[in-house]
Order: sequence, then structure tokens, then C-alpha cells
Amino acid sequence: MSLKDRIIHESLRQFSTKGFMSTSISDILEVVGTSKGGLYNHFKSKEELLLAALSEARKIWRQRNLEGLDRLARPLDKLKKLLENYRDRYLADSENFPGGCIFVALAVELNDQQPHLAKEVNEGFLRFKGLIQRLLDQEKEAGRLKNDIDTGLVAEMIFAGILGACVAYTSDKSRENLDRNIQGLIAFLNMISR
Amino acid sequence: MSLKDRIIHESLRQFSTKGFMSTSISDILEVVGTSKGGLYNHFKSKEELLLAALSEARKIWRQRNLEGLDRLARPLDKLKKLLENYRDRYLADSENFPGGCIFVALAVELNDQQPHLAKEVNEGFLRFKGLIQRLLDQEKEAGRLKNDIDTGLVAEMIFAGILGACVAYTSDKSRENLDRNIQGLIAFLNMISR
DNA sequence: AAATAGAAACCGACCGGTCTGTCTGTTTTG
DNA sequence: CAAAACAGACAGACCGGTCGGTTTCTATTT
Repeated sequence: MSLKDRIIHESLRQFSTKGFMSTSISDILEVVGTSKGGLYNHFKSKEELLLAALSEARKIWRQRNLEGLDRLARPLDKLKKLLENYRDRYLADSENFPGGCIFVALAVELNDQQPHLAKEVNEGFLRFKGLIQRLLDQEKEAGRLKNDIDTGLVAEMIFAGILGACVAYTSDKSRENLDRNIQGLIAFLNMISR
Repeated sequence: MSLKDRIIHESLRQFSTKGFMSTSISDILEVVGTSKGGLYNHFKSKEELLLAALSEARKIWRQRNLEGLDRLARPLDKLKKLLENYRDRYLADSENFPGGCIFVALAVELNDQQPHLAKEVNEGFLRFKGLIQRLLDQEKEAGRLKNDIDTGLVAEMIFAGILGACVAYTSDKSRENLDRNIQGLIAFLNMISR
């Protein structure tokens, strides 16, 4: 792995645990084993490093969470699989994100402080919520949801449920509670399905 | 209001928006209109200021969220009222917490970084979750929940749903989405009630 | 009521340390 | 041998916290 990639991945690890502001350039240099010159040769500022790390994080997010969805036919099954992936392959991935979901951490930290960076994160949230709603809409069009289900509302709730599970998991580090939360969301999906 | 109280309240405002680390003592001094001496006369360190602010935040949390609960007889009604309070009287209170829920912000930020402070916040979360579960248990004992409801699971989900709504609201600032999330949680409670 | 002593509150210059980012010089690579 | 990659000393800004000096408040005495 190139130095640039090693810097990006170590940034992911540290940003996800300590956040952006409290991770110093030196912290990253120390673990990677390089120097100021080695880093600033690839990134012109700390902010540019964050953008590169965010881009890589999104790539990993897709790899981890969308895996296996195309093998399922029913949209609701895809959504359930997504929830399971989120639990087993994403949040549990302590290699890349030892501190939990990096997007949640950055969204909370950068809010009102670095609006242009917070916007970047928020747009990712919107896309995620859109994906959830699209799957629900497809399921509804196929007539497999109860009649009066508001897919927008359900999408918002599933999304918030996932965010909440992230925060709770970050806070209490309990795999057991995380499992229950995801299991609960899946059960909720079953309740609105026929 | 005394200088000490003014410092605490301004700390609440700034910690809730910018977090602990990124709020400098000088930031607070500037708005309050005092000096280093004025602050360090009342608090022996920035961390002690945070603890005082957290204590005040908990007090405000109770005032805002528990108001009116004792006028309701049915436990599930209390829980619904709590959710409405959370939306209307707590998260919408931009006077004390312009940046959203200060506990969520601190839980995410201080995690893995200041464990003893994070623990403080996490204990508050546990008490909140306990309160939710107690209300659900009372409702179940009265025979007003569907038979096979796991109150621990439901409490975990409602709690995570609230946390998620906080993060989403912090990120997109949409009162409309916040309303939908709370409305959705109340609807969910109706689904498991008979 | 006036004077005064002592404590508490407050001010702001200052200190050591850490931060990001720059710059010059050296090493590696194609 | 030129250009890219890397090393590390350095600059400039800002941080939390200290400390001696000044003001303000309070209580006691005359």
C-alpha cells in the first residue's frame, strides 16, 4: 500500500475515534511512520486529507453494506440484508472504523463549525435515506406492504434507528444492544409487511 | 444571574454546538464578557466547567422533558408525552442548546478520548433508557401491551430512535423530519399497545 | 452612620506547550 | 540527472492555566 493510502486509512481510524479536530497531524504521522513532508507532499491541508478520507470511507461503506443485495429479489429482503450488513460487516469492522461510524462522528462534530464539511456528510445521509425509501417504494408497488404505509415516514424512522444504534453502540460498546436494535428494526419491517 | 451561572449557560450553548474540545475558554469569556480570572475563580479547570455544565444540562433536561408527566395516569401516555416534550420543549429549545442535544454531542466526541467524561454521559443514557423501560413495564403489568412484547427491546429501540432523531435533526436542522420521527415513534407505541 | 479590615471576585499579562502549515535540504526513483 | 518523495527544523497562531495586582463586597467596630 502506498504512503498516501496508508495515511488515508490511518486517518479513517483516528478520525472515527477521536474526531477531526482532536486528531493532530502528528498523531497520524507517528502511527504511519512518516513526516510532515511525506504527508504535505500528498495533501495540501488537513481539510483536504479529511475530504480524501471521507471519499475512501464512502467507498468502504458501499463495499461493506451493499454486498450481497443484488442476489436478493425482493426489495424488503434487500433492506433487511442491508441492516444485517450494517451490523456485521460495517459497524463491527474495527479495522477501518475502530471508533464506530465515522459519518455520525463527523456530522455531530462539524455541525455549525465547518458547514461546508458538514454539508458533505449530510448529503451522504440524504442518499442513504433515499436508498431506503426507494427499496420501500418498490416493495409497496409490488403490493407487499400494508395499504396505508407512508414509505417516507418509515424510511425516516429506519434511518434514525440506524443512526441511533450507531450512537448507542459508540457509547456503550455493547454488541448485544446493537444486535437487539437491528433485530428490532427488522421486526418493525415485518410488522408493516404482509 | 451570577457570573458563574452566566458562564455555565454560555458553556452549554457553545459545547452543544461546537463540542468540548473546539470550544476555547476565550470563546466563552468573549460572549460572557469576563476574563480568565473571572472564570478560573469559579472553576479550577476546563474539565470542571464541563462537569458543572453537564450537571446543569441534566437539570434542564428533567425540567423540559418530565413536565406534565405526573398529570397523566397511564404509563404509555406518560411515555408519549415524554416524546412530545423531547420534540417541543427540549430539542426545540435553542436558547439553552442551540446546537442540539448536548449529551449526544459529548457522547460522540468524548468517546475513546476522555473515558471518564464519556462514562458520565453514558450513565445518563442508561438512566433514560431505564425510565423508558419502567414505563413500558408498568403498562405491561396493567395488561395493556400485546402479550409477547419484549419491553427491554422496545425500550432500546425507542431510545435509539430518539438518539437517531437527535443526530438527524442536528445534521439537517429540519423540524419537519424531527416531527415525523417523533410521530413515527408514537405510532410504533400504538402498534404494540392494545 | 462612618470607617475600616479582610475576603472574595475579577482583571489581564504572561508562560509553557501544541497545533497546522512552510521551507530547505536530502534521498529515492524512473 | 531531473523530478518526485520524504525528512525535519522552524514559524506563527492559539491553547489552557497561573499569578500578582486591583476592585468590590461584607461584616465588624467605633
